Amino acid sequence: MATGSGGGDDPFLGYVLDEQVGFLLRKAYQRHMTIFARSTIGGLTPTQFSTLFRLFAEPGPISQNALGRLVAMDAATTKGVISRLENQGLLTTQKDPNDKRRYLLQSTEKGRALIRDAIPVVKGITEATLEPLTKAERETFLRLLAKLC
Amino acid sequence: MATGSGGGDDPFLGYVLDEQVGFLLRKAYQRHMTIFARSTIGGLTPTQFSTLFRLFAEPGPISQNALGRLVAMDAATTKGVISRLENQGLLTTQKDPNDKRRYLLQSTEKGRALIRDAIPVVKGITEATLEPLTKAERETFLRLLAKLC
DNA sequence: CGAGAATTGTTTGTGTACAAGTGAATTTTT
DNA sequence: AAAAATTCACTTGTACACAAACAATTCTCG
Repeated sequence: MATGSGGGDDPFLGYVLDEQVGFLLRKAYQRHMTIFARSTIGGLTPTQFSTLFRLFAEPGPISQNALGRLVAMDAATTKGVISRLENQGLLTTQKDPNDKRRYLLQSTEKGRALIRDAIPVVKGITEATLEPLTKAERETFLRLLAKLC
Repeated sequence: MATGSGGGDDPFLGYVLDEQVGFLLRKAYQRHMTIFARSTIGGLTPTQFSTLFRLFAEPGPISQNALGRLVAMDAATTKGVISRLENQGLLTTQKDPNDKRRYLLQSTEKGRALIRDAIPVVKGITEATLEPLTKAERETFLRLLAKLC
């Protein structure tokens, strides 16, 4: 006698795509990016905002690759992100006199002003992303999520 | 009396990048992709695997866009993923006689064999991704994560 | 000091991901 | 049945993300 829609053994071997971490992480991040894109912070993407914020938070100048690592980007990705931020006049690059391989990055006043204005907006984005969870659930979720990084 | 490293008001207005959902989701998914890439399932990416698995799980033929929606991809992304799977001989496309706009997709025996072989591997990938969490934490995390999709 | 190792920034190529627009075909509405 | 709206597949352009390779520079260690 056939079982359910297939018959015999479970052809999917108990694998349910919609319950897999990877699939859910991808969908959750997609949803977050959609929320982010709706809010337009001077047209910045999540990655661009994170990068500019990290630079903003740095006490002094920092090299390109070093900044990229602080935002979890590889060197190739960093190159593109920095170029786009520089083209928008949000940061400046200058040769490091002490290490001729390096470019030192610094946020411009325009960049810093954008970050300051953006803080309340990105707080709202975080709130909107976590909206389906209760306050207690949010704490739990963020604590566990941080363990998976 | 100065507070912390700066003095006076908090210049970051209480915004800590490493505690934001978006930033953590991005990093967690990056980590998952790294684990996935290490395991090589016939060279498939997470998205390609999800797409082929969904097609595998479909009872009959399905159109390209419809399959894409089941995997949370837009039409443009779907086009590229399907092309690559087709080039590898993992699925076939044929014109729908009843709707001349549509291409009907079907997994090939090669595609189905790949999925069957891959199931234990992707189960290991899920396990490795969730490894930092206890069994109870995993259930909680997946339940909350699903709410954010 | 000098050879090998490591780091910095860059480029190229591949693979998602989305926006915006196209033309063909189908469905819905009137 | 004709008009309007929708759907399907596709294309172009932009933006991450990683692998792999490269030259220039700096560091390390014998």
